[in-house]
Order: sequence, then structure tokens, then C-alpha cells
Amino acid sequence: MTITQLKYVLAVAEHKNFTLAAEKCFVTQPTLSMQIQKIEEELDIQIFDRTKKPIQLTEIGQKIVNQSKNIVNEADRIQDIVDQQKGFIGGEFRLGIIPTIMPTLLPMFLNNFIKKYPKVKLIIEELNTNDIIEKLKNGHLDAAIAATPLEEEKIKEIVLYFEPFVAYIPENHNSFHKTEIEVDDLNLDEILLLQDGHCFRDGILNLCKNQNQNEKNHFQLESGSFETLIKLADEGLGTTLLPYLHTLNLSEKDKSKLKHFVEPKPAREVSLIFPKNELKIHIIDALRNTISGVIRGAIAFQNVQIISPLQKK
Amino acid sequence: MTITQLKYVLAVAEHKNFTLAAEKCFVTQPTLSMQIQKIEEELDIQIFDRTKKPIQLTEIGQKIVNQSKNIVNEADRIQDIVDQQKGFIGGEFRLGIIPTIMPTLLPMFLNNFIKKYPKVKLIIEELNTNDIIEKLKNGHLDAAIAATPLEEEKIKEIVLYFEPFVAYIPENHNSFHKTEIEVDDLNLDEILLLQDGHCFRDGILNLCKNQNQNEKNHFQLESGSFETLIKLADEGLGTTLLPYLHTLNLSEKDKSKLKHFVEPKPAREVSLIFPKNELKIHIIDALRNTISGVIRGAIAFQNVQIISPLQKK
DNA sequence: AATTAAGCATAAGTTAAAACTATAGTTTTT
DNA sequence: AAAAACTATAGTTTTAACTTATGCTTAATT
Repeated sequence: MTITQLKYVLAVAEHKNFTLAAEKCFVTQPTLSMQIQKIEEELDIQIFDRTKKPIQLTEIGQKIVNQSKNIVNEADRIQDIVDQQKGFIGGEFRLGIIPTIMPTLLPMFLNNFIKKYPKVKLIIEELNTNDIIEKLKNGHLDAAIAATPLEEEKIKEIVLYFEPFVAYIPENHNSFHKTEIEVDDLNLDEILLLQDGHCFRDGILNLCKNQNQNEKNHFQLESGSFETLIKLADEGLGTTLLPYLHTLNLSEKDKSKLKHFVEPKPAREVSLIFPKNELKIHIIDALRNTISGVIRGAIAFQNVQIISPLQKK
Repeated sequence: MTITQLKYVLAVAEHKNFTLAAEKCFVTQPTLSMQIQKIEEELDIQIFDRTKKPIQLTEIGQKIVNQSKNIVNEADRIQDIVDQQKGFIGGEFRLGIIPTIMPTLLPMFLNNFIKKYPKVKLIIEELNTNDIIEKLKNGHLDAAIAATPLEEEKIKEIVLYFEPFVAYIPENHNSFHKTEIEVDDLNLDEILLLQDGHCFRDGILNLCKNQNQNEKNHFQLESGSFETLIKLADEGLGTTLLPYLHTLNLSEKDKSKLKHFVEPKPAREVSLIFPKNELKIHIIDALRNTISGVIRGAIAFQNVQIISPLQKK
């Protein structure tokens, strides 16, 4: 059994097609056929059910694929260890970003980063916080950007910036005339929230934790985008809260409906998080420096109070 | 980079000697030299410092060795997965046992087991509970026998038996005349305990948890064996508690000093524990059946109360 | 200081594994 | 029924892994 064979197995499992898998592995199709046959013979089991079209994994084959992923993943980290030792900044780097940060932050630093570190192949994935933690732990991500603190034992957090919450108050609302607002001005029952699973939602629930939510709303909302919330607020269906960076992209008309909080402003802490083994610490440092650079121009330091992104149990 | 090469690296790292390592790998020494050179060249780093005698790992070499252990270990599990699928009972099986169970239980089942399952190569290690949990999680153990419940998320427990605590009361003690004793008869300050790290010690502390230990003892004891405790008790230095199976091996004279508890007897729960992936479940089942068989003859069912083996925080 | 022993590296040759091209044999699609 | 898509097999070449023989270096022995 060789690592190469395991990679071939993974390729066939992924593409369900020997010919295509062979291409992806940069070998010919017969090579793949033979190597797969060989490992099947060595283990004396069928990994693939070739009678099905497209080709299917057998039950035991699925287990072997899962374990093979582990092995191949762990094997790839040998190169990471060497790269770290050499201070080499390059190779694949898998970065997770939560949905409420992705669209605003990514465009701000991505161009800078890939110009400055052309040898790094960034693979960016939008994931919610729970999935990020899972994938950091099992090695499917090298780092992530999320709201913190998360209090995860095996994960290290480096704060990038504090992003204040900004209220979006439509014109017909009774708080519209105020220049600045306070948390007490908020009424949880009329705040439009993102769907469950977004930590920004949980942050707002924490912010208003002394209010108990009525759940007697006239409608149930399941939206994953602030755009929808803004539109609904404009329709008079409530107010909403936005992260500061998101407000920079609004139209002038919408900006006029923004109300900033009085200090200390409620804010989320946005951090670069990564496994404590710090395998790709050089790339992580590079990333942090790039992001800090662009953020300094966008968010002035203010007196903030940090709201936890974790769901109350 | 091949799995074979990683195994060679591990062998040299272990034996600090190419010639010996080559033997262990069943290849010639030049083969080993060349393959090691090859992986060093591929990664473009020095894994071994050959100027030192005996040969030493470089700093980066040590990291690579650690990661290689992971990889090789994960790779070996492929065969485990296949074996499980086939219901094959054989191969290496690493079993951890805590020190207070090892000397009494192991002789009771070992012979039966190796006769019944000759294809299993048992590798038994005496370890305390913390080390066992660690090694189960990282795959260095396949299963273990320990006092439970442990409340470990990734570890499954199957109860083997309940083993009552038995008091050992020397003749000059004021409880010696009683035929049965109660927990309240115990005075924590005069009970001789095993050294820290033994869960049997923590169990007794839990049993007497309504007493707060004075720590004003006239002496500090650091013994890992019940034999020492018994000798000290005979010298009039206190009483002690023994697990039931241990009392079966005592001399007749010592047995006369044993006092059983009134029901419900305080007891420890002894379980077979293993990772929830249940990779070697067939061997684990075999082990459980063997042990249950011998235990049925030794411990009659009694009304017991289970004492936690976990240290109070 | 010379000799021996121990241990890793190198060289040359052999064997085995892994790759390729060409093509045959299926199954599915048209 | 023919064509297309896909996997398996055959035969060959290339590459990798292993062997034996031997050289080189360092440490131990006399």
C-alpha cells in the first residue's frame, strides 16, 4: 500500500470515473486501473463496485476512502513542516471565512495578498463558525476568519479588528430622529435577524440578552443576507443591525438610515484563528499583516464593548 | 515520499543506528541509507545529524518523526478496517491496564485468551488512567481496562464487573472486632493511600468525601503497591482499602484482617474502554467475553454502590 | 601510532514496480 | 445497429527499490 495508491483511490472516489481521475492524477487510465486493482488485491477486498454506472464505492470502500483522506492529509503536512522550518511562504493555504465577514473583508485584502505572496495558492471557503472549528481541528482548513472569542482549546486566536454594530433604522421608526442610539433603544422583537447558524445573529441575541425574545413575531424569517434584512426594514417590517464594514458599501440613501451607537459601542471581535500546532504560521503572519494594513485605513479605533458570538446554552 | 520511507525514518530514529534499523525493517543497510537520503533530498532537509554518535535527529527531523508516526499509524488502520469488515480476529492489539487492576486480573484471563485467539498478538501496557485516555485518543492503544465511569466523549465503555472495596484492619485497631464495617467507620486520616495518579486513591477520597482530609499526617506516603500499604498497616500505621480481587491472593493470616462492607458495598466499576470508532470491535468482543467468563467464577453479584474514579476538581 | 572494529556511504547490477502505448471488451447512448 | 464512453488487458519501457561488494570515516583496542 502506497500513498500514491491511496491518492488514486481518492481520485476515483471523487470523480466516479477512472479516465477522468487518471487525468487529474496526471497518469494514464490503465495505470490507475492497475494500481487500484493492486491495492484491492493486497487488502483482498473490493473498494469500488464497477457494476454500477457511474462507478460506486462499496461499503467497506467508503470506510477506506475516509481513512485514506486522513492519511493523505497527514502526509501532506510533512511538506508543511518543512516549509515552516525554511520560512517558505507558499503552497496551498485553505482559509475559511464566515458569511457575514466574507463579502466585505475579502475584497479589501485579497488583491494585496496575492500580489505580495504569489507563491501561496489561497483556497477560500465560506463556512459558518461551527464548520470552521470542525475543519480546523481535522486539518481541512489551515486558518479562518471568524468572530471571537470562541474559547476552543486547540485553536489559537489573533485579533484582527473590532467591528462595531451599526443600527439600520427606517424612516418611519420612532428612533429615526436620534443621531446616536443606545442598546436600550433596541427592541429585540422588531430586530430582523439572520437565519439560525450565523454567529452574527447570536451576537445580537447576546447584546439584547436582558430582553427575552417573544417569538410571537408575525412572520418567521430565514435569510442569510443583510440585503434582504435591509429591504424588509425599508418595508417597515422592523429594524436591523449591520456590521460596520458592511455599511461602507451601502447607497447614500441607505447610509442616511444608519445610527451609530454611543460609546462604548457594541462590537464584534474579528480574529484570525488557526490550530495551535501553528504549522503554517508564516502564511498566517503574512495574512494577518495584509489584513491589518487594509483595516487600519477602514476602521478607526473606538471605545467598544465586545459581544460574544457564541450561542447561549 | 512513501510510507516505506517513513517507516525507515522511524526505525532509524528509534534505534539510532542504520544497521540495526535495517535489520528490524528486514532490508539491508544500504537500502535504508539510500531511502533515507532520498527522502531527505526530496524534502531538501537533514532529518538525521550523522556527525553525532550515536546518530541524532535534527530539530526538524524530530518534527518529521512525530508526523511520520501519525501517518504510519493511520496507514496501519486501513488493515484494521478491512479486518473488521471480514470479522477477522487477529493482528496486533494494544491493551492498556491500570496498575491496580493489572496484577490481579491479567493472570486470570491472559492464558485463556491467547489459547482461544492465537492469531491476536496482544501488547499489554501498564498505564494510569490519564495516559490511557490520551493513548486511546491518539491511536496508540486499541483498548484498555480501567475504573469507570470516565465521561470521555470519544471513548466507549463496556462494564466488565463491579469490584467491591474491602477494608484491611490490623488487629490493634478499634474496628477489628466488627464482622462488617460501614463507610462511617473509616477515618480518612488513618487510611493509607496509594501515591497520586492512581485512580483507586481518588476513588477512596470520593468515598470519604464528606470528611475533609487533615493532611496533618505524621508521614507522607508515596507507594504504588498494595503490598507496602498492607505492611505499613500491620506495623500499626493505619488501615487501608483493597480492591476485592486483590484480597484473593492474600495469605490466610492477612485475610483474617479483612472486613467487608455492609451492603450496598462501595465498589469500583471496571470496564473495557475503547475509541468509539470501534475499529477492532471483534477483538474487543472476544476480550470482553473471555474476561466475563473468568470473572463470573470470582465475583458473585452483590448490591454495590459505584464510586467514581475521577479526581474531584 | 598502528590495527581492528563499527557504522554509514557509494557503486554496480538485479529485480520488481509503475508507468506508458495499443487495443480488446463492456456497457450505455444515439 | 452503430457509435461513444469507459474500463480491462497485453506487451513494453522506464523508474524505483533492493541486493552484494566495497570504500570511507570514526572510535576503540593493543
